Amino acid sequence: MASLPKIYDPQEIEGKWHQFWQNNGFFHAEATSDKPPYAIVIPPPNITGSLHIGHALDNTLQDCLIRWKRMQGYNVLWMPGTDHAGIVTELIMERKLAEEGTSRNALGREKFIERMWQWKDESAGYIVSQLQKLGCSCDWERERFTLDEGLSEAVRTAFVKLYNEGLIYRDTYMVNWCPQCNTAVSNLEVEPIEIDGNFYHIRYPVIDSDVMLEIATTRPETMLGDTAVAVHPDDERYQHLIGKKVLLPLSNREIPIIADEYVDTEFGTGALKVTPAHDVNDYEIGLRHDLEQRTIFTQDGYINEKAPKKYVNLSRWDCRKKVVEDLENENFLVKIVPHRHAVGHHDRCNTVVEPAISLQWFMNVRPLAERAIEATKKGEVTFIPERETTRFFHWMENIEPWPISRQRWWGHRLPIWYCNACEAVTAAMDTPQQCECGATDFHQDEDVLDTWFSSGLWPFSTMGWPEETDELNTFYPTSVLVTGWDILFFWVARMIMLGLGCMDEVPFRKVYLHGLVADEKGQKMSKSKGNSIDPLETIADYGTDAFRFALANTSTPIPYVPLLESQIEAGKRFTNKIWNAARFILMNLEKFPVPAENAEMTEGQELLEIQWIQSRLSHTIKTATDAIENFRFYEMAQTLYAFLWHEFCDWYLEFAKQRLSKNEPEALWVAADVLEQMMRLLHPIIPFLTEEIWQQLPHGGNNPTANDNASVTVAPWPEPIGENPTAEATMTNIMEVIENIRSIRGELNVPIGASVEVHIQSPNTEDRKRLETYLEQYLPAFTRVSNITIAESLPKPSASAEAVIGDLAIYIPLAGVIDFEAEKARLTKRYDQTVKDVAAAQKTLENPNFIERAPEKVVAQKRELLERLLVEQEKLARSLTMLSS
RNA sequence: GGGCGGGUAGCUCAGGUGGCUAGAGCGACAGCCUUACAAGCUGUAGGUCACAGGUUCAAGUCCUGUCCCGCCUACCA
Repeated sequence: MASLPKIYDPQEIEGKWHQFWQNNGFFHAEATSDKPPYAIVIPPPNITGSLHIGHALDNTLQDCLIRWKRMQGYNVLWMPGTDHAGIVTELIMERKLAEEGTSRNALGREKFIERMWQWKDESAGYIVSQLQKLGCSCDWERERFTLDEGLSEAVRTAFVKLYNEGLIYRDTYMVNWCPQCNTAVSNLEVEPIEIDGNFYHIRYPVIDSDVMLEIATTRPETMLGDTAVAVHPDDERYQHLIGKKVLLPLSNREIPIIADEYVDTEFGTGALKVTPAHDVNDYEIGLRHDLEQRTIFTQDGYINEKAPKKYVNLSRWDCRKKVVEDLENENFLVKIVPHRHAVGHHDRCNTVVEPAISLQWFMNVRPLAERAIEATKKGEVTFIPERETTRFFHWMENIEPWPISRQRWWGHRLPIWYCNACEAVTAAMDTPQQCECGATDFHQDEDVLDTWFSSGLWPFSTMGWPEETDELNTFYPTSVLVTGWDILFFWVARMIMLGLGCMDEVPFRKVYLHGLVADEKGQKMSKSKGNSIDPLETIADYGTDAFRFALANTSTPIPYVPLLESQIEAGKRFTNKIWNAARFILMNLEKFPVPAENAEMTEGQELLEIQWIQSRLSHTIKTATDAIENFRFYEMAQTLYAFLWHEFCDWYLEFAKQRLSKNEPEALWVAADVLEQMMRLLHPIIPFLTEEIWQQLPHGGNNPTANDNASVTVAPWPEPIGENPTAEATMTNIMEVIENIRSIRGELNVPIGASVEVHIQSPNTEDRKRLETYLEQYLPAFTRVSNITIAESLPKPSASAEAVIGDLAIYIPLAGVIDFEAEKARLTKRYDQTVKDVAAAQKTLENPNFIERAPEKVVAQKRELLERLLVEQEKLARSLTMLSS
């Protein structure tokens, strides 16, 4: 220990502790226990490579809660795992395959899945090691994966159950289709992006008339699939045309003019081309009027043979160009008007999605959504921040059927079998033996489930459901879910619904939705934007602890939390500060070891600085605990930071030094005790360094149980022992005096080496007594003084600087050193400020209503303030007059 | 179109139920290698709390309106 380096090197320290914790089983949760349970399931990271900044924040906050509760004596479970993540992971693999010169289709389903599992093994291992590097105290023995055997059984069980309850069904309906991924996707996976497009005004000639009906569209190519033109039934402009037909340009098909209330007479030309196969609204209109659904696109977004020959095999975009060109040539195009509008893109591959009619599996989520709303209203789940509840309700109240089948390979195959003989549909855990028709041959549905289906079961599938396990009994519903607000609908809402559907109970009691990490401009950090901070690089540069501190310290409850490099630096400086405070204490403890018995320590309890620091610590414990209890991580971090740095280091350790110079070790021993408690308080945020220091500090003292604990990880969470307002008030006075003396020295440039005399005039006997007792003890620790005089009344020495604190005056004779102009300026500034403050206080007190209606306490405080200010004002005025003469 | 969040020091942000003279970190300026820490210490400067009204004895905090910024949501072709 003798040679602790001056600069804290996180790389030296952080590496060794994870293994130590792991070997001692501190993170392991008991399936049955007398302790109260506390459980969090990790939002399983996608196996798509490395951890990003969002994971770092999310998991840091979870680890803070978990470590805190563990120290509080709970039976803590943090369930870890990863998510197969369906399409995203497939896309990554497809990119790899392309680099290798092959493709998904070339490999075939079986080989492709094999490659995916290889990838999973690498990626999941890498992610776990990164989480461990971040200090995450998950119960790693329980690690799960959404596609592993147990979870797959849970998925099949849930599916079959919901199918049997009639909530899962197959239907032909209009869905969002991704021509790139060749699959249906849900509304949530479609991201509307504003683009600059055009309004194409096109003339449709009305048959048996010389009238041209003008329509406007943003997607002219879809006119190849038009099967009607619609106008509003009350639109006088078009009344006479309803029931007639138009000749569809380019296709030369006759299509009817129909009347439908959906049409907005104000918008465009008031006439709407109807393409039931390629637009959601047109689809609805088509159903109402029994129109043909003319699909003109292939699944990958090319024109099929339902369109006129010349367009077949063109891409969507080429077709649009060609159609516009032809319309212009044939004089059907009226005009092109620029028009900005939102176009849906697949959030995974960024391709423009195509509304398409398709046979898919759906889940009717409405009944479960209603239960979820009810449960939330009853307080079975609460959202933090509260505003998220509104968003949740709004989504739930307007929820639509969830298309759950994906025409992909990587995922849970639907547990649906079709009879080869009669096509009867069976939902079952395994291949059925025999169909009702007597046949015994079946084929399983080719599709896989939306990846969110399996993650929706995560809180109970990871605990062994559908078996009735001890884990479920002990930990379900879990205590809290921590995740970003951006996946409230994708994931949180579905977990609540599926939890109610499968377990008859919500999956968690609280949902803490934190902000998304952003850069200094408030832009969300993302790899694609290139504004992202890489957690691993950051950890390498600053250390995990510093990084975690910065994350906790910036995590305010706003939607986008900016994380600045400078804040991570601040974190690093803080860890260094802690390191050095510990160094100081440990070095001195070698000279003055803490006595085995506490008896000798009681003697020191009389010391004001000890009473003060213990009171402040007590206050800090209370504030920090309250903060984390309410998910105010930033407040917890800031409270601990401010106390440790600005009270403990800046003041208390200076007091302790002073005592040590007189061979009085009590204050040091208390410093060691305070630091030990601080290590416990900081441990949830700063796990590694606090363990390192805690191991070296004596932790028997006032914490008798700690001797049995081998780690701060399982040391008890500190309890406040009570505050001492008298000691705090006295100390505040002393500090004020010291600060004023420092201020004079600083502003008048008195060299640090120069000793000064301090004359203090104080009319109050009590104050004088206190100052006499403490000032001589403390002052030398903070500034160089040659002599301190304290008296009821004192003449102001000529050529002296002055400070005023209420009725107390401090004079520092500076003959030969003082710059009278500078002193005058200094006092004038203070005087001006005091005059302002006096005026404000007077104004309030002169209002009779204030005296009458404000609480007595507030009035008394104001009076006291004014009194003090008036005294200060008078003193300053007198001194200024003297200076001027 | 609806809804939500934000506008406080040069920058990034705190300021639960209205009440101490509006705070922190970073940055700026000045001075210090004071025997834990120069990744440090000390001091200083810097804010009509977006704007306009209102409620109140009292408003950064509550209400109304306005202006910006951001986000979520919606089928306007």
